Amino acid sequence: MSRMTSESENGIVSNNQIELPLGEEGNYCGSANGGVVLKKGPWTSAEDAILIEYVKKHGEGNWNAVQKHSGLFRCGKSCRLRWANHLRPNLKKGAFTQEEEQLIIELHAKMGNKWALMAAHLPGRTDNEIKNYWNTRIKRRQRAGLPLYPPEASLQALQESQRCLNIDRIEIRNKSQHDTLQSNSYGIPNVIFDNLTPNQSIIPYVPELPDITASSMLMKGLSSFQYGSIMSPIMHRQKRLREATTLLSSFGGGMKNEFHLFDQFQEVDIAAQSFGLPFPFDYDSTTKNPEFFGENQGSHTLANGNFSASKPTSEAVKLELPSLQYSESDLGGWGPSCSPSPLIESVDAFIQSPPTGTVESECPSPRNSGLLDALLHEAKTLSSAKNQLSDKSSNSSTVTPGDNADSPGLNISETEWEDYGHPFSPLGHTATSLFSECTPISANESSLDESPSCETFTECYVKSESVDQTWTADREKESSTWLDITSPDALLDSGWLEHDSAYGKDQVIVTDAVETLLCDDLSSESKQMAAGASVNHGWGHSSCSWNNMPAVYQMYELP
DNA sequence: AATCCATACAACCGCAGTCAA
DNA sequence: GTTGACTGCGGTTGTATGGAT
Repeated sequence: MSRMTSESENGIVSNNQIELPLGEEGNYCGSANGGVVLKKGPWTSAEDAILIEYVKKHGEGNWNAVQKHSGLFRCGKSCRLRWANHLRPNLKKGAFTQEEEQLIIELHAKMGNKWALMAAHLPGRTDNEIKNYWNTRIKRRQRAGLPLYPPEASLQALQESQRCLNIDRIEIRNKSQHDTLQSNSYGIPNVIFDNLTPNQSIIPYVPELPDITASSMLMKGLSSFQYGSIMSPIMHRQKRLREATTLLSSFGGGMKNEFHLFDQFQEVDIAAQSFGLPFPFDYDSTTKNPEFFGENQGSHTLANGNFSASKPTSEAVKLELPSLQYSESDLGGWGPSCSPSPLIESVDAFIQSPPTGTVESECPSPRNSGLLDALLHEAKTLSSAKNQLSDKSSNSSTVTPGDNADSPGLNISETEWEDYGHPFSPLGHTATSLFSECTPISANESSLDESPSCETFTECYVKSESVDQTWTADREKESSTWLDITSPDALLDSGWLEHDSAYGKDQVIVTDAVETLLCDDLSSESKQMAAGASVNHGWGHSSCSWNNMPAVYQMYELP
C-alpha cells in the first residue's frame, strides 16, 4: 500500500520501528532471532522484494528461516502475514465487488467471524481483508441504523427459526429429559462436556446442528436464531474442546465468562438488529410461541455473530465465546439516540481487565472494581441485608457466616445502597439497567428515556425503579427477587453451578433462575434441560465451587 | 487553512493447535 | 508424555487518507 511504503521506502528504519525480539510474554516474533533486532511496522518495497525472492527460492513456510536466509530483519510471523496478505500471487486487490460483498454477508451469517474460512470462499481475498471489511461494515451500518444482514437473510432466519422450532419440539418430546438429571455431580468433574455426548440427542436440531454449543444451549432462549440449514461443517474438535475448557475454567476461576455470556445479551440484540428485528424479540404471549426467544432453537449463530460449526455429534460440546468485536458503541449505541453509558464502559473495562481472583477470594469494593464485581457485590450485599433483617434462621443452603453476610466490608448501609443506585455512577446500574441500556433503540425509537424497559425483557419479574426510592424492608424483599434476576452473574453462578444435593429444590431454583433470565420463554423441557445439564454435569470448574457464591445462591431460595 | 472525524487498511499481538524431537 | 518451534487464526491497534465543518 502506498502509504505503508512511504515512510521508509529505502529501508531506513526509525528507532521506534525496531524492537528487540519479544520474549515469552510477547511471543510475537520471539522465537527465532537470537537477539537480532527485528523491524516492525510497515514493510518497504525492498523488504517485499526480499521476501518474494525468498519464497521463490524456498517456497512458503518455515517463515522463521526467512531472516536467516535472506537477511530480512523481520520475524517469521510478520513475513508470513506479509506474504499471505500482500505478496502472494493471485491476490485480488481493490474494493470488494458486489458479488463478493454479498458472499461475505452470506458467509458471515453462516459462520460468524471465521475470517479464514470465509477467505477460502473468496479467491484472492485474505481473511484480514474480509475482517476489515466486515468491521467497517458493522460500524457503518450501525451508525446508519441499518441491520447488518439484509432482509432476505432476516426472512430466511425467520423461516429457519420456525422450522427448527418445530423440529426441536419433536426432538425434545421424544427424548427423555431425565437423561440430564440423573447423576449427582456436585463434585465437579474436570472434563464435563464429553459427558454430554450421550445426551446430545436432547440437544435440539442435532441432525443439522450437531455441534451446538453448551453456551448456545444455555443461551438459546436468549440468542436462538436458527440458521441451521446453512451451517458449515467446520470446527476442529480440539478447538471446540479448547473453547469449552476455556469457558469452563472461566466459569470457575474468574467471572469473565459470565460476562461473555452476558455479552450475548448485548450481542443478541445486535443480532436482532442485524436482522431488522426488534429486541427483545416479540414474544407471542397468546400462543406461547417464543419466536426467537424461544425454547428450542439451536444455534446462537446470529446471536453473537458467531456460529458453532458442525461436525457430527459425539463431540464435546463447544462453548463458543462471543466475539467482542462489537465496540462499546455497538453495545449501547445501536440507535442514534443511544448515548454511551457508563455501564457499557464498565463492561468494556471489565472485559479488558477481568478480575484475576475468584469471587470467593476477592470481594473488592465495587467502587474500584468492574461491573461484574459490582453486581456481585450488589448481590452479596442484598443477601447480607436480607440476612440481617430476617430472623437469621438458617437453612441448608444458607451461607455460612463469614462468607459474606458477616463480612464487614459487605455490610452496606442504606446510604451506600443509595450510592449504588446513583444514576450517574456506573455502579448504580444494575443488570436491569444494563438490559435496558443495551436494548437497541431503533432509528425510529426515541431516546433512552423511552427505550423499552427491562419490563419487556423480564416480563413481570423486573420492575423499573427509580434509583431515588428509599430502601425499605419490603423493598429489600422485593429486591431479592429484583436483584437476582438482574444479576446475570448471579444467575449463572447460582443457576449453573448449583449443587443438587436435593435435586428437587435446587432444580426449581435453577429453573427459576433460568426462567427468570429467559423471560419465562423457555419451555419446561428446555428449562429442565438447561438446569439439569448444569446440575448433572457440574458445569464449572472446581475453583468455582458452591462455596464461591453462596450469597448469590441464597438469593434463589424459594420463599 | 485548520481541525475533526470516519474510513480503510496494514500490521501487531496473543492464543492455541500441530508436530517433531 | 513433554517440550519447543512453527503456524494459523481472530481481535485489536495504529495510521494514512479524504471528506466535512
